[in-house]
Amino acid sequence: MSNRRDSIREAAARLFWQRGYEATSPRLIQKEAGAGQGSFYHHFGSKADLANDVLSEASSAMVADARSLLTGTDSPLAALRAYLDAERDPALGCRLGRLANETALADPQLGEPVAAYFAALLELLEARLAEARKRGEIQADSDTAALAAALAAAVQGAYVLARATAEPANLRRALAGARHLLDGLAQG
Amino acid sequence: MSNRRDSIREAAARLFWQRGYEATSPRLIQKEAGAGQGSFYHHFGSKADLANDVLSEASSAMVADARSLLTGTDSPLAALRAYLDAERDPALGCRLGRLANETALADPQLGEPVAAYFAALLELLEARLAEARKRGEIQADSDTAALAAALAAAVQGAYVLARATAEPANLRRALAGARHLLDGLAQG
DNA sequence: GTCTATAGAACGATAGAC
DNA sequence: GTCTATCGTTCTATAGAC
Repeated sequence: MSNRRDSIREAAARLFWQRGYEATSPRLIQKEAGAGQGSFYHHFGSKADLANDVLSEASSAMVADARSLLTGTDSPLAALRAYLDAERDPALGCRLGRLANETALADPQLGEPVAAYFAALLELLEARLAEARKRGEIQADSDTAALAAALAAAVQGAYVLARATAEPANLRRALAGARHLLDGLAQG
Repeated sequence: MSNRRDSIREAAARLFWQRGYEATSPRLIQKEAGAGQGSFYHHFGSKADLANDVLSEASSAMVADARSLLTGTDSPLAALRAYLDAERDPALGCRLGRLANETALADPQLGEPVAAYFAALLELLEARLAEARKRGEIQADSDTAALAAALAAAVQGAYVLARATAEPANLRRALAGARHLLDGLAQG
């Protein structure tokens, strides 16, 4: 990394992902970045300012990743399967979804980039589901908004289950189940 | 409530549910319970001890609730639908699942009751799914362990989605989608 | 059993030298 | 821009009177 500002951003991104927002102190970020208090507060007005910066970037990057996965295939159903099958690390969880239960999410500096990611994700999922319905790949009476929410929830819930059971394999197990359910929709 | 011990337990249960474990200080619990520092540490050795007490009770109660919902109907598939359709408050989230991303979950005093609930829930779900498969209510090639994980994840993910989007209606939307997916399995 | 007072460390943020 | 020192607050927990 080129300068202190970037090293602070990168340390913060890593720590917020590993430990969450509230459990990560400015001092820890400084230590990991090899920077002093002065650099931290010179470049960022507050911990929440830094989080807004880091989470906004994560939000954009994750929307781009999802778009790439979900528009990479001609068949909408194949794209949705690919989304469920994408590689995910149960030890880390979702960079944004893991913040869902933090009190600080009420602060728009954190809440806005998180909400923006999920809004964009739901839109992408629903667009592909609507296309699948139009092509007859899934049942004609499918509620695409509800199904999009269910697929997004499947991923987030899989992370929760893996952590809550202390059993990383439950991430893939839950997503395999979701994949199986999606396949059922195609046959109906 | 009859005594200080119970009032502390009840205040802690409510606050851990609303705010999580790490965001809830002993002082706040004491204030809400109308008790002093002395009472708190007389009855409970530490915050983690109190949490173990409260979470163990929540874990047992939630397993009992799930068992009641999932064994209340003769048809296994109807019971699984009833489980997805059960009333849930998006503002509060799951008493145990909301702790999934807290650092303190690594402490067995917190982790054990949480893991015990999800293990029991998965077992209950899988038993009903296996029964449904045997009766021919769902496809014969269904992976019941994966489907059980997917259903548990659907509920947890629905809570996450509702909070992350700041849109309570997404809880029901995601669960309606899950219900729709389950119905697809029955027709396949 | 219950209270108030306080310890000792960590929190987020600011001051001011260089 | 970067540093060290420190502020005022809050954290979990302990001490000791009643």
